Amino acid sequence: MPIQIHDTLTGGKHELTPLRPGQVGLYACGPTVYDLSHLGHARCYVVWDVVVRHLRARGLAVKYVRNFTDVDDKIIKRAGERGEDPVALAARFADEFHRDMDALGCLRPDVEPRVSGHIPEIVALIAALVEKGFAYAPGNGDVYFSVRRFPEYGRLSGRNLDDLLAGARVAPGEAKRDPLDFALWKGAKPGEPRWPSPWGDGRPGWHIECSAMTRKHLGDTFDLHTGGKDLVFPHHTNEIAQSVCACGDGQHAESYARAWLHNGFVEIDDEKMSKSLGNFFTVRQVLERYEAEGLRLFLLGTHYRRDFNFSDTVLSEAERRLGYLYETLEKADRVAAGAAPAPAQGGKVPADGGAAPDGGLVERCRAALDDDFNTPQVLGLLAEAFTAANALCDLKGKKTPEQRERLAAFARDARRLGETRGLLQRAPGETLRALRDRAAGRRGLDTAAVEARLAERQAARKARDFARSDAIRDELLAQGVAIMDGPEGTSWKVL
RNA sequence: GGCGCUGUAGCCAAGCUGGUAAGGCAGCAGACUGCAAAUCUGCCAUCCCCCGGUUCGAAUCCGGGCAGCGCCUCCA
Repeated sequence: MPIQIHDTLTGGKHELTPLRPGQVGLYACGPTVYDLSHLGHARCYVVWDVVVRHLRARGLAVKYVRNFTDVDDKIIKRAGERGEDPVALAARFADEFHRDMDALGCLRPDVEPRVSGHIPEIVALIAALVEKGFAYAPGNGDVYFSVRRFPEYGRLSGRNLDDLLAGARVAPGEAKRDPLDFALWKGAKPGEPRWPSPWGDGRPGWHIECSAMTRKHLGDTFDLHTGGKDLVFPHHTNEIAQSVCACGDGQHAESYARAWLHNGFVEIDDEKMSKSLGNFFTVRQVLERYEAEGLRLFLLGTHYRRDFNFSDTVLSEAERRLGYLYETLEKADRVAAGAAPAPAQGGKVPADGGAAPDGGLVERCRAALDDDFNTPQVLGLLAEAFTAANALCDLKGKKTPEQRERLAAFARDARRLGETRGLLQRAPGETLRALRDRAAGRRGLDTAAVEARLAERQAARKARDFARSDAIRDELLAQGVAIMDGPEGTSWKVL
């Protein structure tokens, strides 16, 4: 079964056919590091992380490149406000970015190039464009790309030049021959970081850095280029123009990246989460309140191309769901090991002694990811397997060796499937305690106080004073604490 | 104005290279429980924004609307 991807360039799904069989070059547009990362970053990098993991699981050798944009107007502005060196400020926030992505369980890319480390490559690329007549230096220190020299300009974003003309504007001091032309190199202004170039001291324009870095690390033509859908225009549109003209065939977008993946937005109340709207949450803020793995599960609950709303409600739902998954895993481990027979419970059980957490699960999940990385579908498939596993665990009586083996297989499959999604890799017991304490914290509950009340209730139960025992339970329940009396004692969790 | 995306049960969300609606949350009933919680079982969209069309057959294809959002300025 081939891997199908939705390609923005063609607007449809098609088979992923690597340029070099068995190998995939993937470039993810990285963050501009001038502040802490927000949920939008979390969303896309978790998604690309799953893409990389899945392609690797399918036997492809993926070279994963993700840049840091560390030379940029916003960085310079922020650094100026703080009296800090721009490159140093960017380096600091790159470290913070790593901390967030590590917490979210994202694998580090194979290469993480920075603009500041690729100035010679950028200058060379611009020089090539000037030499070939695709770019010009009007003498004010800037270099511009001649949009009209590239016949396919705007193809990725479905724009034509006349449409664009209406919205085009030229900033004061620019010397564009055509309002649609864009800067490849910007002449240095006082106080800005600067590097020498044939056109005078200056710094790269916004788009050229990605063209230079993909070329250096993945070659002139490579397989997949990813980013947020807000980058389709102008960033990716301009990247294609530069790269195709400098080192491609000068005609076709495919001679740069062969396919483009774009992710949808994280929204708040149906509006795009963005800094300019001020309606954003940093990853840090969210992780103060929720387990990172819960956030990850939440982010994978919607297909990557779609927008979705962020809310406390849905996020806590995801975290509770994560708790269910780990509880099931813990139970399956325990029963499979033959320890502590499951509580004598359970309703109707199918004639075969419980639906098998079946052998087709792994294959079906793989097929779902093969189809344009359909993570929500995988979660649905997982749900059915977990229900079946629970049913098997809850069967009355001692488990047969076959049943135990089936549960062991389930736990194995679940963990293996989780690995490709970056989920379910932790020890269940410890994770469940962490989830519980998080939830307790959000409710403003004091763990020690709850434990104390629980001890009182145990004493009451021992004395068969059920009235008192129930009163305590109801009181705790009113606070959102659910008590579970089981064969191995009493545990609790936060609803 | 141009381009694009989305519209599926109370809510979240798959399906959309056509064949008679995954999954989750909430809700209801049942099993289990001293009572609960958890877990499991059953129920829960004659219908997929609206109107036409193609077809033996459409949530899925085509045409026309309506609504929301996004890009066209920095942005994942």
